[in-house]
Amino acid sequence: MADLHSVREAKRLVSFSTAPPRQNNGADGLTTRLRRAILAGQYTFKERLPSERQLAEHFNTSRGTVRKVLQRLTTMNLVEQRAGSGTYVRYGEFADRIDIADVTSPLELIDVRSGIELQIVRLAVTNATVVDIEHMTRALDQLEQCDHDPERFTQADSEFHLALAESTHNPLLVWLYQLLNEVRSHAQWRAMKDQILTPERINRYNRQHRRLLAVIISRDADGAAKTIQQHLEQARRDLRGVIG
Amino acid sequence: MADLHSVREAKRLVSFSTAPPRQNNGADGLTTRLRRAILAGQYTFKERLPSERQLAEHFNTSRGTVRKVLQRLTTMNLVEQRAGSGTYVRYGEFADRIDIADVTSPLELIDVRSGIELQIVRLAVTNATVVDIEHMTRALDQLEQCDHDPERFTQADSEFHLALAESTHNPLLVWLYQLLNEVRSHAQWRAMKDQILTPERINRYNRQHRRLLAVIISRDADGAAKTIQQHLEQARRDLRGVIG
DNA sequence: CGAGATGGAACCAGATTTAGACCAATTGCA
DNA sequence: TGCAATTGGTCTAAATCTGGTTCCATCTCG
Repeated sequence: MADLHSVREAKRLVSFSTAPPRQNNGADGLTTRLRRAILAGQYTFKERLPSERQLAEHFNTSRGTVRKVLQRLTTMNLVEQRAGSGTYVRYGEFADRIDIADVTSPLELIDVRSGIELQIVRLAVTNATVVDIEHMTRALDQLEQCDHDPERFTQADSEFHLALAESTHNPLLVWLYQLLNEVRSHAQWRAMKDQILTPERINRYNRQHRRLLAVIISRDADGAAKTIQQHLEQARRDLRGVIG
Repeated sequence: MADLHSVREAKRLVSFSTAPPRQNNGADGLTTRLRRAILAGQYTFKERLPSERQLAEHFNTSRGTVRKVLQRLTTMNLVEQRAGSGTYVRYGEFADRIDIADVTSPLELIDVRSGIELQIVRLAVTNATVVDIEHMTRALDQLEQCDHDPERFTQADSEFHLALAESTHNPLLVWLYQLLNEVRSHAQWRAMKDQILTPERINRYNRQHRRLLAVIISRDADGAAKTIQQHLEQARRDLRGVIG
């Protein structure tokens, strides 16, 4: 608490001292501004933004600079340029994490998880440290203690899988997995959860989890891959059974 | 991690500020002020701060003093100066949770791509329609026409892989791939691109692309998986060659 | 007084921006 | 259909801006 206080204090001191000027022009600044505008949805999907010459005049800069900025946005896949036609926003089809959940079916999610999690266990086998394994073990212990409550099981399950992802020591992979988790926990799926997670299925999942941890500890790459594939295949079957 | 750092830093700053009154105009005082501003996140990671002449005018001091201050900040690794370009903030890479690109190494990205793209080609083999294949073929044709310009190659390459992702008809997978693309095209990597993408390597990549498309057309799942793995393994080797 | 810090100016080399011109593709209108 | 305007694509030369460096006068303080 004292630390929090200090931080706030320090920030207050800074804001009191004469604020150094901030720079917003130039290609860098303009890139940031346009990027933010697009990401914020100020220009919607497939909308044509003003011509390069108009943008140049509006931002009080030259067309060359605008072109440089648009090229960067193009390589970021945020924007698409068509000669003789214009510059079109390419981002925002699934602008929001929430939106993507709406257009994604549970089966499609499993398809994606298959790819990600297979890679996760592969890397976990080679990269997991003793501390990581302790971490996973603890999560798994907790997971096995809630074999009757779907809500808690879901929570503990994502906890375990997150520990698994973290054991790869690849921040990007962890980040992606968290994104997927957000999609997974979207409202659309809540209802389905109770149908799928019968005590019997929870027990089977837990057996698979325990086996997965074992093969990771024994550094058995092929076994780990096989186990996670079986696990997801099981989930896929269960899902199909519920959907019909 | 950023928080720990900031807290400790802030504590130190605060305890300093309660020390005997110090001057705010000299190089020492200015160093402290700018340092605080950067540590407090008033300038974000990789942001360009005002030119030495502007800073001098704003702080009502001389350029020489500003230069001395910036040199200190440089040796503190808070700031980086590029002749002819500007002074850029080097601190705070962990401050922005969104910019995962800043904490991800190219090799880690390849690890993640391996998982995603392997799944992409698997699904592409089973789900790609004739229209999708036409789409990919067109992208590949364009890709092979820019075997000398790294900038254009990168652009066309992500175009091809995007067409590949879209052929899975899995919106979540496409969305994830676009996220990865954004990371890939982040500023940090632009410099590396020119080193890696020699004409020879571009040609080799294109041969692999062509082969990948062929096995997808022939619906050869195992061949497709093998091809994309080789492709990414090649990229990994090339990257290692440049880094190490 | 003297040493060190500061201010101010000039110049350099390289990076970036600017301001054009012209081309090719696309679009809209007559 | 065909013309004309508009758009992005490309290129170039000049201007501007940036940090890197040097020199010297001035100021501060022991």
